[in-house]
Amino acid sequence: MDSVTENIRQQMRKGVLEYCILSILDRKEAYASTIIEELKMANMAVVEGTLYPLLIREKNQGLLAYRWEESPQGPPRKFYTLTDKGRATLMDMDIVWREINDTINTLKK
Amino acid sequence: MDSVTENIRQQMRKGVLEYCILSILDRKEAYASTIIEELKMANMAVVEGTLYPLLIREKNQGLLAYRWEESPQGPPRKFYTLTDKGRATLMDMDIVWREINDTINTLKK
DNA sequence: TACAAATACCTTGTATCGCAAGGTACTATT
DNA sequence: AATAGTACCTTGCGATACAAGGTATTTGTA
Repeated sequence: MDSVTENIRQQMRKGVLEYCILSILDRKEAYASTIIEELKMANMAVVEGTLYPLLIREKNQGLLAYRWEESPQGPPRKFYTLTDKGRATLMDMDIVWREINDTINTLKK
Repeated sequence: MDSVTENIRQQMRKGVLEYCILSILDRKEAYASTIIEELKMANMAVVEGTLYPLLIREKNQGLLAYRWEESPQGPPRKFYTLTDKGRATLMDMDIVWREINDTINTLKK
């Protein structure tokens, strides 16, 4: 794929990244490395410089909470979980996602 | 929906806007007002300040071409069409869109 | 005691993009 | 010639992914 398509791909991925992260944390508590690993397996690789500011942002919005946990090796880990508000927002995102899919289907029919 | 969700909605919509526009122009030649009208009907309203730079960008990338046409009332209209490259890019976008849907489904299963 | 390696969290600077707001220009009507 | 309607375009701003680089903790080894 050429650079134009790469750009589009990046724009599209950008839009759903927060949705992906809330979806991951809806299933289980996780710290940054785990989230990066899950995203990579789902074909949505991100780097640390993307993820950390995003987690901090979502925490500041009240969507996430975290607790520290000792690591068996190295510095402690910051485990994130969804708050009630985070779960409510995730349900809103499900709706938004369905709406956008409807929009695409309308325009392509 | 609260402001957090509104923000997410905007980010998600942002990612698919170019895809929507190429999809519209794949079906028929159109000028700005028509495109805005089609997007509004598909629940993806945008304003002029968003659309014009985007059309210019896509034209500069070689995805779109245009021709002038006299209006029955007022200044002439700029009718856009997809180029061959635009059609090829649209097919790439179809693939990217399907991949992103797969990603979401993977993370939510 | 040092030093290196591994792990983990965070920050800075850059480029892109939607949008609000405002501007320019053409045509028809009064 | 003045106004209204239509159409195209630009400027400034805020949000955000990413590349690159920084800080801090722990463990192993000389």
